Amino acid sequence: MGHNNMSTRAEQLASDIADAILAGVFAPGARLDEQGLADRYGVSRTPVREALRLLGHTGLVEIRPRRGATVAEMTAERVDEMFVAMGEIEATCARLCALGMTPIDRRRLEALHERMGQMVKKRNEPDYAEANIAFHSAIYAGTHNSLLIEIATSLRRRLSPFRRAQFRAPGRLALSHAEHDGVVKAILRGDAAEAHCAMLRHVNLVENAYEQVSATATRRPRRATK
Amino acid sequence: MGHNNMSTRAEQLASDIADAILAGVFAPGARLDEQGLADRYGVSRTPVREALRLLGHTGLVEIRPRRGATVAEMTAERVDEMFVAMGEIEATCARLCALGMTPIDRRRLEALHERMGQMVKKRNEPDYAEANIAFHSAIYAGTHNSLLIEIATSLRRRLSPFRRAQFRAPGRLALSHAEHDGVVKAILRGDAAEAHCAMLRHVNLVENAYEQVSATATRRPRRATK
DNA sequence: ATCGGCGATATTGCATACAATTTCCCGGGA
DNA sequence: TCCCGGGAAATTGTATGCAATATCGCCGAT
Repeated sequence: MGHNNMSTRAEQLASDIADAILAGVFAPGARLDEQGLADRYGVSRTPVREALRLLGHTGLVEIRPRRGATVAEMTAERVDEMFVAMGEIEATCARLCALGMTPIDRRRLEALHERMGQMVKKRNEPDYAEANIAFHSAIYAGTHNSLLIEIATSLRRRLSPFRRAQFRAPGRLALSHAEHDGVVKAILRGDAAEAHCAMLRHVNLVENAYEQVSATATRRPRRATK
Repeated sequence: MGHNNMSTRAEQLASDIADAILAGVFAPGARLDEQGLADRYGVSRTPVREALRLLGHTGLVEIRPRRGATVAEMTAERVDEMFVAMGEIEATCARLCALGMTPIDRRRLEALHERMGQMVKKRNEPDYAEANIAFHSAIYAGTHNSLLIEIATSLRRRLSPFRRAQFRAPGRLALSHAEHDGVVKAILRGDAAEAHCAMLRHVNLVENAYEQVSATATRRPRRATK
């Protein structure tokens, strides 16, 4: 998943263990005992401990003092909550973009949006998926608020396992771009309220299109957020 | 600062070191070497390391791999960013309260707000300050979103050192309550947009009333957010 | 005099050993 | 049968020792 430095063994381990969890090697709720992981990865307990703490902060594992670490159980309710929070954060970012994006920011966002339009015409799903990440990152960056950028980026990573197959359905590509269009237009014209609203609609639709990976309970429809 | 369990030495240390930093024992930018802290607090390097990682996640110290830990330098810009983020998060919480608070939640919020009105009449600043925390916590809880609750609570803790002397000025108590009134009324009537807006105004005023503790550069006025 | 390489020193990262706490199992009693 | 207490085993928390890397100062060259 390599966006990390991997400079220390603990970080490598954290990444490896995270991959293993997402790959289903360690089931949700499973106990992660330090010695076992140390043996498995051929290191001592010390870096394993650090890795587990790191993962504890990302929410992937739950750590209770003196009672060990377990793979965090992602209930449907919990995933719901994360999507709601993500939506609100992204909407907030869009709002701040409308209020404070520099002219350069705006031109870049517009150019990216334009390019994504071409991809839609060519039905180029892989490139669009990649550009989509860049698009949302640009919205985060447009806030010029490193804390919000950090929160949004981290949340996005945490939710990535639940975002499979977004653009596979036939009309999804064009629909996504149309929603983006509403967001971009509102931002460019400095309409904070509409930017917020448009982004919220966008991410809620994304959410409704997701399918859960873990075999937990089926989801019920959520209330509309106005 | 005791909201922690203090069950392990690392947690105690994290709390102690945090207090020391906030008390100015360790100046911003100062190096925090593990052995030195271990000697100082009479423990070994291991729990010190864990404590430093914990503090790294709260933002109080900066950790660079193989290059040690230093007390995070809180520039005026950084504090600004944190207040902006806090404002947006709280406004979002208020919005979600307006949309999804249960009748019980609403009654409790109203009752608390009412009690705070009494405190204003009696000029009871200490109780009001305490109730104010409960008020904002109630807004977080009203989202019924544990992730947002966690984010908001953690941010509030991080900002607490920069929130000294909020209610000392003569009119502040009544003013705060009046702003709360706008928020509460909007929430109770289910007006999401107005709840968002009112809360944003409220926290922005709080921000403008803060005085920075660390002796960094003087602040400039920030742009209006609408 | 300044800059750049090189070696000593200090500090972090990792491994191992020990202590403290929890967990689990088993036996006894109601 | 179920509940409860006690003790052994397992696991986490802490201390210490060793290895790897960064930092700092010295010396020589330009």
